[in-house]
This record gives sequence, structure tokens and C-alpha cells, in this order.
Amino acid sequence: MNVTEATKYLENKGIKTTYQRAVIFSYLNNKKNHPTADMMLNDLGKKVPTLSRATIYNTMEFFREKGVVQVLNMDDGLRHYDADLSTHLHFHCNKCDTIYDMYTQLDTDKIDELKDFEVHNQFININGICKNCKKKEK
Amino acid sequence: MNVTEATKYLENKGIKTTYQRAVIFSYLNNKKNHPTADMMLNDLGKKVPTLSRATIYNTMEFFREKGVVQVLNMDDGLRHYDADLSTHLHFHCNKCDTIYDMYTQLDTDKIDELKDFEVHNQFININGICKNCKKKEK
DNA sequence: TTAAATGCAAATAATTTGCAGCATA
DNA sequence: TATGCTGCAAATTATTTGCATTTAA
Repeated sequence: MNVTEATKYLENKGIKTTYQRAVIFSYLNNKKNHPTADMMLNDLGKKVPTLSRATIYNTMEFFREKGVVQVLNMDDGLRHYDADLSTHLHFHCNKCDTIYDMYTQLDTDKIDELKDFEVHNQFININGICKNCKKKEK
Repeated sequence: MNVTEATKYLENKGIKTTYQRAVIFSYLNNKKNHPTADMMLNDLGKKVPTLSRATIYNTMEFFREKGVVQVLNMDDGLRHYDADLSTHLHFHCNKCDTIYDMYTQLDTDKIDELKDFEVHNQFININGICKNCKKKEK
């Protein structure tokens, strides 16, 4: 999804778009790397030199309110952002720090302890060693 | 578990103990409130007025290394600490901010996508509205 | 033209670090 | 006594905010 496509996508959702917003959304959607604000500034700063930290934070909060990105609190204590809103879990490799998306979720309807609770979201982080790093170990 | 019992518990695990460490561990173990460093300082400061933030952070890192507490990255972006090491999930009520422990977990052995991955830990956060707050709504 | 978004810089908040003094083995 | 812990203060890092300027409808 390039910048033009990102603009259309956002506008179709009734979300007011600017160049910065489209660039940021396009980046998030393409890279799927669950970046922090700092990572985004580093990468996008090459393309848009005046892009500021404040705009990234503002835009992420704006996108979150609009429901087009989710915020992940990962075990580095930092906020990571994700344009994939399907319910999925994240596997963090302790060796290479890659974050893998996996499309498994808890069936909260079937959990007794959640009876009479209203569930809005679930966030699942798993960590360990990924397939690639295990291969290299040998 | 009072301070004396906490001391014994930690020493049985070969962990060097001080008064501060025992007070902190006892607090965590009793209150089961998943506090942040700041919450601990507020509560424990009444009992141990000289207790410092640095000691709390140092102690939590020390306990984590020793494997007697786990760190939870909750959706407020803060680190919360938990002396309950059994694999369990956390439900955060968006109304009253209570964190509930629930003893359900993912059976990671049964997840295809995790084949050839080595799993160390899983962290599950669910949020929504708790039973009590739903009752009050009516 | 006007309301809202951006970008800079300063402010705040959480966490970490350096180091002097203190406590414990 | 020696090693390592504590507590203070300063430093660092992430995030937020205030405000002047720019942008887009």
C-alpha cells in the first residue's frame, strides 16, 4: 500500500488525511514491523526530513482513536504500533528481536472465569527463541 | 506472608535478603495488586520512610533475575510487578482499573504456527468491564 | 478564510545510574 | 573488615504539551 493508496484507504473510512498521516500509515501497513515511535522517526525521517516526533505520537493516538491501529505494550517497556487489527498474538524472539504475528487467539467465551465479564480486547505476547535462531544454534 | 516469613522464603531459595527486600516481597505477595514502582513507594513509604525509588527498581530487577517476580507490561505503559509466577492471565477493568488474575493459559504446544519455536513465557492481557462494574451499570 | 495539523522546543514522567554512606555476612 | 545494598540526586529516555507556523478544506 503506497501513499496514495493509504490516503484512499483512510478517506474511505472517513478519516481526514494529510501527507504525513498517509506516509505513516503506508509505512506501518507495509513493513509490519511493529515499530516504536523512534523507529518510525528514524525510517521515515529519510523520506520526510521535517517529520517530527510529536507528529508521530499525535498521529498514532489519532489512529488509535479512529480504530485503524492498535498499540502493543511489549516487554521492552515501549509502545509498538500495529496496523493489523485482526486479533492475533505476537511472538518476540529473545535472540533476534523479531516480532512474529500469529493468528491464534483465546476463545474468551469458553473461559469460566470470564463469565459476566465484558471482553473488549485481548493482547497475547509470547517470547522465546524463533525457528530461524534455533536453526543457527546448531 | 509477613516480613519474617518473606525473609525465610527468600533465603530458602538461596536469595540474599535485607530488610527492604523482605518488606517489598511481603507486600507484593500479600496485596496481589500488581503494583507499579510508584504504587509500592507510596504504600511502603508509610512503613519504611527512607525507602527510595532506586531501591524499589533495583530490587524488582534483582527479584526478576532470581525468578521470584514477573514483570507485566500493562496497557497503561507502566511496569507492574507480580509475585505470582504461575502462568495466568490478567484482566484489566477499564472502569475500576482492577486487575484480576485468571488461571487460564494458551496451550502453546498445540499451536501450529509455533512449531519449531521455543516458548519461554506467555503474557496475556484482556481488557473490558468486570463483573462488579457491569452490575453497577444496571 | 478558518479550523485543524505540523514541527519545534520545552516540560513531564518513568526508569536508570553514580556514588557516598551504611548494613550485613 | 569487606562486599554489596541503600538512598539521594543527577542523568537518561519515552512521551506529552504549548505555541507559532503551515496546511488543507
